[in-house]
Amino acid sequence: MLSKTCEYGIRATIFIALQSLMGMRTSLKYIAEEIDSPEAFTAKILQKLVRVKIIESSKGVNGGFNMASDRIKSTSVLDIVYAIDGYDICNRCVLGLSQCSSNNPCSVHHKFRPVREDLIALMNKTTVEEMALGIKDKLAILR
Amino acid sequence: MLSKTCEYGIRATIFIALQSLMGMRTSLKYIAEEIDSPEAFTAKILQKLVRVKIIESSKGVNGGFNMASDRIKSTSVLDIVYAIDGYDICNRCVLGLSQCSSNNPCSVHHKFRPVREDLIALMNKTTVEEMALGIKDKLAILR
DNA sequence: ACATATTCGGACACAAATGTCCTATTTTTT
DNA sequence: AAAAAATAGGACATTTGTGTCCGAATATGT
Repeated sequence: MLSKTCEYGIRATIFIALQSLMGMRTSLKYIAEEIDSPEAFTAKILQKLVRVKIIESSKGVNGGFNMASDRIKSTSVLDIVYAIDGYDICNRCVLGLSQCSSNNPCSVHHKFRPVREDLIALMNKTTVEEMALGIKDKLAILR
Repeated sequence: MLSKTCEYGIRATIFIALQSLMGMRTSLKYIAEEIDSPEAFTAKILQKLVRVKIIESSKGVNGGFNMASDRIKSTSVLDIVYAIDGYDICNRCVLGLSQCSSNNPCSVHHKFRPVREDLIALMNKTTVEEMALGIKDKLAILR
């Protein structure tokens, strides 16, 4: 459903949020270990999330990544997906027809629209906070 | 949502079904033109669909592809997707967690299950016949 | 000031998906 | 029998997604 890049991005964000909730800043190295992702690749993904200000970074000794508490509350899965994969995911025709749209729908357009919309809505209302709190007890589950 | 390979496969199948409903067998060349897909690549995809007997092929002069009417009625989008991309699509965790399952769900597992199941159900009950009849008037829409 | 620890960012490397080419095989027509 | 028209299938090529490496920039502690 989502690209690996997105999956890493979401998992990393959840982990950073968890650490931030405990008042801690987290290094890339630690993040990659905990979410079981390739370190350098994860770095690229986190850069993107920093640019759109979903997370914050600081360089140097004791640097790392953290997430402001208002961002933890307000950021949705969809925000992360958009930041990483772009906005196109949702607009693609099921049959890959270039002409297909609401005006000029393919033969299954209307049937698939509700499912698609449900998915978008779900991603839009699922926040980082919710995901983080959902696993607060058992930290080691992000891998 | 679906791979390009699947999209080509579905569109080709719909076109073959349309032709078969009119009692005609269709050549690869014509199919690729009509659905706007790369010819040689489409050939590979059709081979897969022939192997699982969704469509039939015959070689030689006046050869080509056709679809039996019972297949047109009984084949679903899901059948085509399974034949081309395999059975794994549906079982992957949204967060890409290797451990995630019904027994040991991730923090969003239960939230996303209904949407996922709706999508599978929808693909399962959408038949080739339905898709073909949906565009019977305006043939040139499969591109 | 210097050494160290960290992110940033460009260039490169590998893998998987997508696409192409060429020959073999089969069937029909002449 | 030979030529032509079509699919079958292996090998190769290109593009995109995923992943690595290394030096630059920046912040902290000594």
